[in-house]
Amino acid sequence: MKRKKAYFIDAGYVVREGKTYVTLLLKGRKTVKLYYQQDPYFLVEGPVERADEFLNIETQRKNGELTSPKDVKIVEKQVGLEKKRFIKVMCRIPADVPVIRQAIPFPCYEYSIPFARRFIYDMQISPFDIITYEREGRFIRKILKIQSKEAPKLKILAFDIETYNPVGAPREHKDPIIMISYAGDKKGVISCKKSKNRFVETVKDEKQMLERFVEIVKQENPDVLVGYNSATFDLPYLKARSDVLGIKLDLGRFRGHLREMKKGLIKGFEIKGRIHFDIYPIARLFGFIGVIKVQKYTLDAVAEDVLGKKKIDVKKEEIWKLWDSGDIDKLAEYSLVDSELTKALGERFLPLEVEMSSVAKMPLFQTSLSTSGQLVESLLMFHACRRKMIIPRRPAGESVFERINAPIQGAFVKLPEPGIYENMAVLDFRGLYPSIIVSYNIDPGTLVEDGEAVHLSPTNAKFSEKETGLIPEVLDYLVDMRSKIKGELKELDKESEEYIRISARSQALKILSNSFYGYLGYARSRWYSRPCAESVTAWGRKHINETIEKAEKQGFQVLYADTDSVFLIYREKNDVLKFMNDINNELPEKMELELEGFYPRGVFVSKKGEEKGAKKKYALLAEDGRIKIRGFELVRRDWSKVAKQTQKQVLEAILIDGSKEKAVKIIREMIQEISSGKVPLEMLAISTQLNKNPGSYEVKSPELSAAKKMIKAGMTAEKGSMISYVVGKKGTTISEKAEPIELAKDYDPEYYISHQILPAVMKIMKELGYDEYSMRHGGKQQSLDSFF
DNA sequence: GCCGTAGGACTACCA
DNA sequence: ACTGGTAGTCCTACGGCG
Repeated sequence: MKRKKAYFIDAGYVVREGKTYVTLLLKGRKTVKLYYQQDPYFLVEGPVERADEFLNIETQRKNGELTSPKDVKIVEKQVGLEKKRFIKVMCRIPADVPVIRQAIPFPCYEYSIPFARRFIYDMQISPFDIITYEREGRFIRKILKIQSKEAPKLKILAFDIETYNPVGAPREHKDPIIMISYAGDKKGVISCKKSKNRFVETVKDEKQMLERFVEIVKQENPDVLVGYNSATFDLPYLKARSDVLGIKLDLGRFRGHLREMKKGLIKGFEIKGRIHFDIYPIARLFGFIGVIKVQKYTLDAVAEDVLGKKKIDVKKEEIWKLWDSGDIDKLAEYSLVDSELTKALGERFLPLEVEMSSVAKMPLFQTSLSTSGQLVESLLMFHACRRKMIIPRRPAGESVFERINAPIQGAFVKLPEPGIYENMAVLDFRGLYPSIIVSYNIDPGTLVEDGEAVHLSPTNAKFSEKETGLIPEVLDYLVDMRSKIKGELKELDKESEEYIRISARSQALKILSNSFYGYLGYARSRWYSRPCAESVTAWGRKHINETIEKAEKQGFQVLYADTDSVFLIYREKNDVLKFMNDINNELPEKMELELEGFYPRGVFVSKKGEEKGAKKKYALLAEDGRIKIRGFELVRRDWSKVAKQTQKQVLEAILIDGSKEKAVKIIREMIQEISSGKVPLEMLAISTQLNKNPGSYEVKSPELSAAKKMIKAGMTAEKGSMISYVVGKKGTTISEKAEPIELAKDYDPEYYISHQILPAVMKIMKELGYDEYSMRHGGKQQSLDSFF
């Protein structure tokens, strides 16, 4: 028997002659697919001594065939703090698990774990580990050794298709694909029209174009096929056209097949033997967790934000015109740039996804379609398996509903006193919630009714100290690993591959660690625990409030606090450092208060129409001259550029120049400019996302009305669309006046002055003693002592 | 029927 | 389809007034 070594890339399974085999995609000198026989199973909490009787159970598969358990075993598993014996029911094929389980009148566990992932958890392998195995033909007889090493270099090929559709959206059965571009080691465009561009390869017809594309994929033989929105557009379209033209779209390795699938709410398109990597859902997740910040999730917007590069400007409606004109040079270039941008985004996001996959123990393709909650869940399942703990079941529908309807109390936010301040220090708790979970051993399994040596939470929940809980243990490991890695990072050249990989790992660890608290309080979580989640936030509130009290006792003025941060006014920087030290000496070992920064100047504003300060809204001038802005309209995408730009300039005038006169001048000039009617419409557009389909709204709104106008004009506006509209002159209500930017002809100056510019700047100018009238009409400053 | 406003729907932000 | 806390806009329903 041959002994071999290779990177473990992906797992799937096949059923052959009634037996189940895990398929392993392995990357060594060559990339191979090998088989490993393993039976699916689930666990039963029932009469262990009569386990053999389970073998007599006979039940029907979906197709009517009869089946029964293949074998039963007795296994010991931990439940909470005790050990219990379970019956392990071995099945013949994965599809038997749900049917046999339903025939068993006892509580069952671990019956809804995808088989390939079950293999990863049982073998304790991470994606991209190196395994040593004994091979006999196409079969793995034994897996001998598992080593974690850096992930292998994965080869990428990006692609993009263009379709011919003179009306509306392309129709698969009718509208042909006119171009396919790709970018890997080689790049190019395949088309059936001629172009002067060297990179365009001309073929006879659409059928040849598809065949040529398949050929190129085979030649390049990428590990990862990258597209943008390719799971819901390019690949299904390619598949449909192939069917129409009667050819096989053989994009996979080893006669791999294609399959549309769904993971949660996210659609995927599986290419067996390769990893299909759709940038779109990944960009959505990264937007959600704050890795990137974009206005909308188009290739153009994401590429600009992430790479600082834009697409070639060709509108979707123009594609068929360019094609018909016969001169396809520009179109080919456009298509190629799309593939190149997609490739660059793939290269940018792949390292992070690879690390997330390896940390969370979830194959890369599935990782790319996962939410952070699913990744945390996978990681916990892996370690529960290692610790021989029973994996909790997913909650039933009713309990999900109950959980959603009983939210837990969250963080504390201190009300700021509006004003302009100098010499501020911001301190924050590093990884507050993770450090609380670790310090107090918060876990559903360590929760006890009473007993000695317990951590008593402010909500009176008790957590045993006897054994480290699953969640605190895993979290501590992640946090520890991250701090080690951060040390290594300092030694490395920022341009090196090593640095990119390790910083991706650090980021993956951070994302995962920060998701644990949310996961504890997530209604669909397997490890949901109300007392645990409540205790985390309660301890958080306790720590931040105690910090505020102690700061005040030491004579600091505490301006503001939110969740894990405090804003102080100081006289000497040393006082702050000393205070921080004092606090840290009293904190549990894993918790730490850090200096976020010193800020020479900062501004807090009041809530609209009230004297009270506004929370989550402030601007700080850092020592290096940069301005840190939170919550203001200028960081929101649903305000017009004019308003945001004016507000930004006003804040800069006040914080950097310390000149309110300059601020006044900026505002007056902008009001003038708007009144003149000369402001370009794109400066006035307000962008809002539709989170529902246009038909399902209860109330009218400007964005909805604009969306309806778009639909009427033949454009698409649906759930998820970003609607950009300008408030025009025609109509009475704002909704009536709202025109989609694509159709807008004019704008209403009065609206922009009193609904955009003034609300955005008045909350700041009010702190300087100006009122709205004086801003509009050039009156004098009102009372109040001058600040500067 | 008009006016002003409280409250709800909705979005996007902070941590 | 990870959590809760928060500001703010626009619309709508409602009550007071005449």
